[in-house]
Amino acid sequence: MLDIEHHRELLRQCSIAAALEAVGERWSFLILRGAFNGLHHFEEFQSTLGIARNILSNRLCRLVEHGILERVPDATDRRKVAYDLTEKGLDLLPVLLSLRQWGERWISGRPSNPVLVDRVTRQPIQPMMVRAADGRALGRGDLEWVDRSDLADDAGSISPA
Amino acid sequence: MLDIEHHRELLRQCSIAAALEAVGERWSFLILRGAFNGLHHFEEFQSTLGIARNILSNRLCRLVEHGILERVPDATDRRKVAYDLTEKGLDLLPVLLSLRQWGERWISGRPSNPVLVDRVTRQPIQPMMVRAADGRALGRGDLEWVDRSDLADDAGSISPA
DNA sequence: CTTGATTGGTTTCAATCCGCAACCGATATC
DNA sequence: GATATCGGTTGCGGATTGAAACCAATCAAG
Repeated sequence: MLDIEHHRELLRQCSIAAALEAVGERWSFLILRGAFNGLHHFEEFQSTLGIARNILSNRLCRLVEHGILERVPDATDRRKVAYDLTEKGLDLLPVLLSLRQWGERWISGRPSNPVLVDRVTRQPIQPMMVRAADGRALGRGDLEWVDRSDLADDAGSISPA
Repeated sequence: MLDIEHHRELLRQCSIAAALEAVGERWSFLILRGAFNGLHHFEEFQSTLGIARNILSNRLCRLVEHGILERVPDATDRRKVAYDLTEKGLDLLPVLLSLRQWGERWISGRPSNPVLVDRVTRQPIQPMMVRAADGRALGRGDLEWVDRSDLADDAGSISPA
């Protein structure tokens, strides 16, 4: 019992584990996908995703607790509740897009719908990719894991926020 | 804006669900994170992640079935089996990095270790971000979902892929 | 005001999944 | 030959999930 909690505490030190603690459950990503595509209400999520109502209820609560969704009662119809993405939730977009593009490339084999476009040019966005500080796209052979303490902190290098 | 009736159909075509079918289970991402950080053997995954042996066995099998990991018997020691990332698995790096960066920013609040650097400059990589076709970084207000059929195929559109 | 529909849940119960510990077969090492 | 290592499997109890029924509050119609 204590071991489980203790272990979860240790895992929290890894950012991926910490992130998964918030959004790693079975339906969470799909709920977020729905939210990014304009769903707001319980019934919308339930009918479009086909998720069991109790699970949906539980997941929405958890996403709200984690500050990823915000529960907004409707002022004009007090039966209705809107679930809106917060800043924290909206910032998951790169995760969702990376996952989606991977699925397109390696599983479904075709582009998904709808498409995310640059509002100005109406052109689809680029595939998500790893880039060097100067903006060059980096392939697999260009990358290396190093310990933080071994970082070559050149003059003027400031760690990102 | 897209209407709700449309969403129902569109959400089914999204490949996020397909991707989650392969990597959406509880430990899959953490196993992959281990693999990206140089783990190869059953015992390594088990001891560093603290995952139950039967679950680890099951997840490794599933990742192999999905072509994300490859099971490679060791030629010099026939007890050992290496689990190596395939091309398909390696291509999940943007997903892992996006998730990690989100966790750093919104949960753990501090940079993780180790750090992925450009092998040449030894500088850490950029945060993953959404970019326009011409390379501009796009913020939230610059983006819009559109139906594939409504894509602005500029004049001179040559049979799109 | 009464009736019925809508919204957002909760309850109940069976099936599944997970974590833990113990065990096991095939090797390698001493 | 004895022992350790590696990569699993098995059995068990508790947690999680899914399907369906039920429910309270609110709104809309008559």
